[in-house]
Amino acid sequence: MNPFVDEIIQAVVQTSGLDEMVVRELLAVPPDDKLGDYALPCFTLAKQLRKSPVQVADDMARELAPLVAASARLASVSAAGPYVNFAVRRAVFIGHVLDCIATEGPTYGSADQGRGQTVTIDFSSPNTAKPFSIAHLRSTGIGHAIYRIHRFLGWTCVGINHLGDYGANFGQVLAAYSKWGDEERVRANPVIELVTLYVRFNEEVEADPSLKDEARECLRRLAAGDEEMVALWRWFSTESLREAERIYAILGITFDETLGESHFAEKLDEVIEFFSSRGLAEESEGALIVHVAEGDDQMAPLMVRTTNGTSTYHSRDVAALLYRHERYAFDKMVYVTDNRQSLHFQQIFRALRRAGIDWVDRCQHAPFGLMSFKGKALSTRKGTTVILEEVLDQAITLTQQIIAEKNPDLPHADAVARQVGIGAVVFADVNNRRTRDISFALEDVLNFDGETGPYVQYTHARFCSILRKYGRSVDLTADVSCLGDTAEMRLARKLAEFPYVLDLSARDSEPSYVASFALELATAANKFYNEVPVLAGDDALLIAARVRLVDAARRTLCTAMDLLGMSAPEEM
RNA sequence: GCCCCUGUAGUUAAAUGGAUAUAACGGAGGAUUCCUAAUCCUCAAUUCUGGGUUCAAUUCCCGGCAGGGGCACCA
Repeated sequence: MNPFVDEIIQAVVQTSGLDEMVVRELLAVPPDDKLGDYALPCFTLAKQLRKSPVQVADDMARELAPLVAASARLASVSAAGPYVNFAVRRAVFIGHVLDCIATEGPTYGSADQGRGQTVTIDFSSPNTAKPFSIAHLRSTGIGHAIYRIHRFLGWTCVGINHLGDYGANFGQVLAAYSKWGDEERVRANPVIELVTLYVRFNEEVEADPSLKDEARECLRRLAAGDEEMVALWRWFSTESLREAERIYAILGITFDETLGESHFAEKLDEVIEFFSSRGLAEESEGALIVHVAEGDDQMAPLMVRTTNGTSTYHSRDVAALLYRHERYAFDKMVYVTDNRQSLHFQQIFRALRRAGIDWVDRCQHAPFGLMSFKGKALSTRKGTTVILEEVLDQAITLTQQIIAEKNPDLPHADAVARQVGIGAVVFADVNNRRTRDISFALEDVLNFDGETGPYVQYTHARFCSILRKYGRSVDLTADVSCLGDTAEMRLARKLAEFPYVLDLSARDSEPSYVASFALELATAANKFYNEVPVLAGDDALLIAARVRLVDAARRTLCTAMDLLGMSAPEEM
């Protein structure tokens, strides 16, 4: 795939007689680019040859020297302690990278990992009757990025919004509304009023545990098709979804399927039949369960049906999974939910495996850490929450102020402020590795210096600015053999990493790899910007060559941001 | 009690088992007759602990400690 790596491997194989795969495995990148572009550690080889690694490296460098000297791609080989370091011919390397980008255009980096395959991604999935908080951004932002990255790699993607519109806490909202609700007020301000009722319910239930029974009763009536409850349910669901869709519109997110848990509550009988017919369901303490413990572990069983005869989170998710497989015949299914649900998914996957479903191995839980605020967990129930839309508004307002100060003549300032403000919030989220718990700090999200979304966007805008000043169209065939400065090489090397980063990011369902890459690329680009005056001087050939590099970097930054769900303004 | 995740500069984070552990924020100082200073440059500071595997461990394994989460009628 990388002809420079291939050539080094061939040369090493020829001189050492080592296996090609072994060499490929061993080949690494030196920690400092002054040492070279690729490195071969000689420790394993030293053991085989019963010589010191330093000696082996020295010998090998000498033996490789003639091959390297005759090479069109390699510039030098040298031993440095126990390592053999290779340097490539910079101009040739840069030319190769730029040619790839010129040939592939906007699809640069995409390869064909997902060709002919379908992935279903369950993400966002907010709970009805709760405001869209900053914590919901985790599943929404990560899931959306996973979706876009897969689609870019050729997968057919099905984005599923599995609404939490059913279950016990919904019963609580119904009960609270029945007791204290005011139709006028809910109509005027649905989600705020409903969450207020929900919080009140949870306060009062401390003193009066019988409220729990009322909530259960409301849920039972809903399940039984009671007209009043169904009407309320429909009303609350509609209002909540409308709220969520406002957020999705701001973030530019769409789903291919939006179905609530309620939809799958109706399939309880099918799920019972599914497990019963395979002899896996059994009565226990009045409920219907499936044992999933394996070996010595004591994993709790999966509950299919409660004592009251209602469906459970488990049974609804099993129904949803069976339905999705039947409908989409997915090759991969990714659940983007927080890691509190790890056990839940383990139980489901085990139960299905016990039921003889082999495709369950294609399902994965991509968990993410919890978000806390000022050291405390965000809890809708306790009324401690940070509304996402308010954070987005603040970020946009701040951006407007910064633009007014730094670039008052900017055209379309308001539109850019939106792109940058939203980009800052989205990037701050998606830049964290999934599994880490996050302490949400507004001041950090609203700081646009350093490793942030606006930093990446700013870099892109500066490069666009160079191209505007250049005033001509970029000559994608321009000769770049005059390039080779350290700053130019660093930038090109970063660009060359992009396909590899994307491949790994999709495999691990880890968008933060792309975010880190975008930051590294932006850093390399900014150093280049500061060190190399692209348009200065009157060497037209040199300028045309550097413009190609600028254009390639700009495009790749743009693609990376797009995959993360951010806009890439051309001016800011 | 059992299970899952996480312990790295003051803070937030990086490091396919490889060379001197890398950045950013915050702090201090500096760079703009030159393509956008939301940038760049300089300075200080870090692997929780005890073992093990290995030529080599932040990384893998075992024990401990610390934090977060979960463990059938919440989702």
